Amino acid sequence: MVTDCKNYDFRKIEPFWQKKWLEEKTFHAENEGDGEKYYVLDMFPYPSGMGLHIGHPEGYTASDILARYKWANGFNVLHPMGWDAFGLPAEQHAIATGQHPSINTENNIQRFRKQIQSLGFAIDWDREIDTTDPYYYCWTQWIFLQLFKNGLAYVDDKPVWWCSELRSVLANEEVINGRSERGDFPVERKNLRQWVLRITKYADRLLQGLEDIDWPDSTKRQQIAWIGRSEGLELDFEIIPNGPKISVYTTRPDTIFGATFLVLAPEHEFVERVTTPENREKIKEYISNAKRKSDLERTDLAKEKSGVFTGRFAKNPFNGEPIPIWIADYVLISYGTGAIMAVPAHDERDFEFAQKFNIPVKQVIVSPQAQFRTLNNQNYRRFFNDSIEEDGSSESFPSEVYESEESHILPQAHFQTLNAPNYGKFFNDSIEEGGSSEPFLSEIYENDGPLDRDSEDVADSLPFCADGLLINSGEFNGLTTEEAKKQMAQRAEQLSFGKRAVKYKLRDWLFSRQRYWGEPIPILWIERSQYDRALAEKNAYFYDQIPADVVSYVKDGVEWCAIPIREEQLPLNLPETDTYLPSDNGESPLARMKQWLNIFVNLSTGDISMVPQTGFISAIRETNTMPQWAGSCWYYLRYMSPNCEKSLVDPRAEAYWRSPDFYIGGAEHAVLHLLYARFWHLFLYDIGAISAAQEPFRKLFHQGIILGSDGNKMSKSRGNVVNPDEVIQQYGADSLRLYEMFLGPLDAMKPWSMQGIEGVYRFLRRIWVLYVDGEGEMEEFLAEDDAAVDRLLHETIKKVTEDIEALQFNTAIAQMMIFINAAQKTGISHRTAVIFLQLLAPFAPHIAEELWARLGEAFSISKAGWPIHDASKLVRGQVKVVLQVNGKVRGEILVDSDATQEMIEEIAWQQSRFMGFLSGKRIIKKVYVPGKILNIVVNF
RNA sequence: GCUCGGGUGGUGGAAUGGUAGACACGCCAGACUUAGGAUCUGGUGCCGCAAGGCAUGAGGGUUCGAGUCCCUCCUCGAGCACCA
Repeated sequence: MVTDCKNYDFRKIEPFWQKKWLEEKTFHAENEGDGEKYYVLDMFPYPSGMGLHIGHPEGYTASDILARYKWANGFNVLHPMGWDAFGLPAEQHAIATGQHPSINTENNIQRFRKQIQSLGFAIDWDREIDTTDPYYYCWTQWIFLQLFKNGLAYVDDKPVWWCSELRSVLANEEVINGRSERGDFPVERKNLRQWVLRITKYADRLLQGLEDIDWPDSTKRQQIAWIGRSEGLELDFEIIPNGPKISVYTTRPDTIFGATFLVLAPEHEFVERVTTPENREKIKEYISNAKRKSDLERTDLAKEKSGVFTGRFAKNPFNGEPIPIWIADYVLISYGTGAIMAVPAHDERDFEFAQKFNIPVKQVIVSPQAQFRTLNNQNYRRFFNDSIEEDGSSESFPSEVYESEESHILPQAHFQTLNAPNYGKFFNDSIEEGGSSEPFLSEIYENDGPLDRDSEDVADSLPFCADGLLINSGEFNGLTTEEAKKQMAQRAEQLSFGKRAVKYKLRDWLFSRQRYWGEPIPILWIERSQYDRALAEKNAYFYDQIPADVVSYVKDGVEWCAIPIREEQLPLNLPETDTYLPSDNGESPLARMKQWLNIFVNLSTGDISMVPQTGFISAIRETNTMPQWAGSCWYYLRYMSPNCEKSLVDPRAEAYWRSPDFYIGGAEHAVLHLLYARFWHLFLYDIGAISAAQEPFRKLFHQGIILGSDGNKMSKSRGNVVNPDEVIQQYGADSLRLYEMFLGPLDAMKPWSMQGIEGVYRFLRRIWVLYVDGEGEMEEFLAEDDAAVDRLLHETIKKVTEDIEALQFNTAIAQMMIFINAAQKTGISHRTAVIFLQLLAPFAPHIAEELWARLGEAFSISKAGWPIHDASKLVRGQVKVVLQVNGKVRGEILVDSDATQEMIEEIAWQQSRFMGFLSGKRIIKKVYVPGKILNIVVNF
């Protein structure tokens, strides 16, 4: 059954097949199967009121091509779609209209579903999920309870980012340069009680896990930077005389002999104690100034350092030297120990500070290249000979730094560019066994003057922050940075004035939001005395559901303790209300709903009552909700068994699908979603909720952004927004899909062009005309293909297959265009017509399915197998060999593909034009690249 | 400032160290047409009548041969930004 179109009427063809795929559940995946499984995942969309953006189909088409390609290859493919539907816009709509956000959300989902379906994706719609569906967020809440139970969710009263515009707190990751990621509103620091997830406990595993997953480098780098692991030393500096010890953290203990002052953050606990009476006033003022500055100002004013001297000194544990203690706000209380040893010679910030306050700068590290940098041709050889021992070894250049694998170029070029890790290699490579140095021609070794290694010429410019060799560092002199770090750590630990330490930039994840439209946190608060009593009597229903350390906070002199809602009571539904606006004091709208808020709980059963009852005590509900990231942290698991009622994922389904084989989505989620989801996945793995894989996304890809035709980001205000519905109406879904893939490399930023889409539309129409005549009847196909077309077909099979595997869809489409251009001229056989459609189907499934059916083939082309190229058909009888003289093209000849170099030369000598370039010249060399190039090198 | 990733015709973009510009858009010419913003055919990097020369951000280097490898600089984009 096909449509009745005579021409390429995509408006009929596309809905026809979309309906059929839906009705027949063509792309339904079973949780078992004969074929190998393949799980293709798109980052699910937030169903905004704006409808589908033209950028959405880019990633979705890419994943759809893969899905259909894998179906054709006999895989059991899971390609699902769902909705990340909690979020701010729906809530703001609710605030504005007074209408429950679920209504608006549902409308948006309907629209998105319809739009996505109109693109003909091979999606299993039976597995559609919605994060705002209580049957879904039930399990989001369940995961939270497990985090709570395992001590990974706790409340904290530390300063958090507060955005008064959004009336909500934000996670560190959601704050960019002192403004909210969403909406770009200003944020400020505020002390609020908040739920926090202990993601820092997973810092090391989140780092290690990156090593063997196939992700874009930039995304890996971003996560590595965000986790910010550093190894260093915590060192004790004793306050003189006999004061307490200030612990500082440093990653550069090798520079400690250059420490000329010590800095405490203004919030450091020792500030009071170290300040001498005459400095007290000054310090007080400085601290209150620092406090007034927002974090934004503190970082914004980074150019100009500020600080005050405390009047006191501390003793350098390595050399006993007294160094002044300063207070300065360029040191952050939130990292390390909140105190640093400052080494101005080897740290830019310390240098800047020292310059401003006239503190001595003492160089203790020299760069080996400092000497190279200034050596001229006459001197460098001398320098070498002076440095190299008789046995060829080189004292100043320890072999440890001989690491990289570069080959050498010109000696001089090397000097300009060698960095510390490479210079040793250069030496070792250059020096012969006898101590001589071949690459350094003796002609340039002329100057007999003494080599002045101490002259100012060779000095490093300060601050010098790279690795190097130690000077002015007592017994550590001459060591490399690397070796010195080791030895100094050992020394510090032996004499117990320091210890090795690992620090992270990653902070715990601020997990609560003061919003209505989010998952309620399934926690109750009861008074400490009740909590303790229930535990002592061992009848608490939550006995084995709470962390080892009580989670509590104190308000108005009462300590409240967190207990979980019984798992069987999940989902904890959002209570109905008609006021969605958060209060401006940092409380969620839920806090206003007194009836819902104040309840009674039976501590032995976990039962909840709205009214007082015997055996029930009063409790308060947690009123914060979860951030939008919560639902997207585990949705890929829910797709595996979307209706499972017993657990978040059916263990059998999870064991079968394991984790997505391919994940595609925007690069804007590089740290947020992708870090949070990895954290939850590791946790779920640890508690045995899942078992198949420790990393959720083994292969990740970011599609690029599609810009407006003016090269700018699409935006309403610029008026360069392209509406996918209109494009589909005008050119069809196949054209849209094809065009977005043809635009350029998948990961590149590309400007949209309405003229460009005409090209792929013509391509599809030419295909139609090749198959169908003006009456809607199939064309008469050739009995046999032209040999060249046959070869081209096999080249096309090969190219399209390889390009799909490599995600190079633009060149795959170009190859299909080449094929059609040729086929149009000669005509094709029925067999070839069938094969070409199979190649086309993942890209333009509607027209392919239609023509497939018209050829009399069985539904559906997407399951009809994938053609394999015949290598023997690719062999050409004759090949073109390009003739070059000194690398310039001077002709070409057609020869048998098995021709030898001699035979080719013989033919070449007969080419008059070519010979013209050779006459009167002496042939120095002949370079023959088999079947491609004959290059004759001549002299004049 | 630091770290990455780019820079190729009028445009989007192709090119395992081996004929730079595939494919497409646009443009030019022609055909069919009452008509063409439909379709088809041919042409199209720049200079030059041609022979030929010049061309992948600029400059240098390695190589028989460089868009591709190395160095310096310019420039655009992304990320990070007092994390000691």
